[in-house]
Amino acid sequence: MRTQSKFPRRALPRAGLWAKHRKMSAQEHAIPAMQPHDHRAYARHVLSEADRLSADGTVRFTPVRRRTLEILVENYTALGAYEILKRLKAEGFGSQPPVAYRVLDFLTNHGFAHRIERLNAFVACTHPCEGHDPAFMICRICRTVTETSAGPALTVLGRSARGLGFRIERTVMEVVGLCPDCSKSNSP
Amino acid sequence: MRTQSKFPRRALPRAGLWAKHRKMSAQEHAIPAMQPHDHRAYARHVLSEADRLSADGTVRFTPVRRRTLEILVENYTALGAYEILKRLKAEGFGSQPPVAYRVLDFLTNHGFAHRIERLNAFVACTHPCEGHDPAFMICRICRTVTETSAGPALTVLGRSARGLGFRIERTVMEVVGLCPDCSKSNSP
DNA sequence: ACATTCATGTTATCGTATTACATTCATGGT
DNA sequence: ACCATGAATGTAATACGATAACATGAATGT
Repeated sequence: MRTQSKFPRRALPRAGLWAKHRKMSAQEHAIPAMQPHDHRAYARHVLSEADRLSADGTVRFTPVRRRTLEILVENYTALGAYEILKRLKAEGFGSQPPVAYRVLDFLTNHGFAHRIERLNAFVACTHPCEGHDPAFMICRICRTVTETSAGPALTVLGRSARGLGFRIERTVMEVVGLCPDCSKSNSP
Repeated sequence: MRTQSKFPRRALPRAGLWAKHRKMSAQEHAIPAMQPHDHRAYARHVLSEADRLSADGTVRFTPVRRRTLEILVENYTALGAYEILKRLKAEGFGSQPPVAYRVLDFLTNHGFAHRIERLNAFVACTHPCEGHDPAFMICRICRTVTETSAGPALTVLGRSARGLGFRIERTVMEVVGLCPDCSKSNSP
């Protein structure tokens, strides 16, 4: 059950619009489109990884942090900071924006989550703790975000950067388009 | 003349912070770091290209649109919508956000400007009207943005996307790091 | 001259992110 | 045990980014 965009003038409605859009229709019905996998098993894996690092003192996983990671892991789609904040608030955590932003800073800095620039939103990392250069595929219809490796593409881009004397520190590689499912249902 | 970031807690301060930072120090002193070139000549080229297309009726370059393109072309750094709005307002154009956003929509849709997702800001296109997939190198210190081609890297990424059944419609390829100049002055 | 369309303008509002500062809580040193 | 310290959490206030909705004006074709 997918919904057509209501905003024909933009090729790709921006985040704010998607937020509204989502409220009405998409999120709960989104199907893990790409890389079909056992999501519960994956979720357990990510969280246990976090617990392990927490136990051996590598990082400090406090309740908010741990819970936020759970929230992200439960979702296929990227969640905005305020969306996350809303849920945290409902569970008795702080209710002001910095609460969410701080946690998200922590999670992204430690590689447990990624920020999707194009959406001003966040997703759980699929391969926690394996230093990697992620690339993301964002379905513009169901908003599913799939993480893959930017590796090879980055190698190529890096060559060109070196040629210009530019020193790469961080990569933002995000493609927007249609996931397999939405691709089928929206253009025969 | 470069300034150290004042926000040590973040690896890369976000756009809002940069805006303030810029006000105080960077912008006017930024040197066209990468791809040294005759900026005036480049500016003339871009604008004449716009005028040509305007003349033969391909696109409608009204005063605000033309002026906004000029503003973008004059800058090495990405400008936020409100920054542009401020300047337009000062010159007698409308003073409300939609003024800027509409013009920027026009310019980006017609390939005269690009949006930098990472900065929530805009730059003039360096190669107007040559259908291309741009990649951007953003200096995190002087905020200079250099456009290069994502071509080869995109080819590689596209292969991986096809493998997953994902249909790419738009690419966001932005790397953050140090331009040659800032690289020299900030880490010997 | 008139209708249609595109462009510009305004007000109001929403969504995203940060600053600044107060409070609590774990931790290690004495 | 005690307290000093720094990290983590909490709040209020505000800045920055983007859109919706609607009114007005200029250009175009018939």
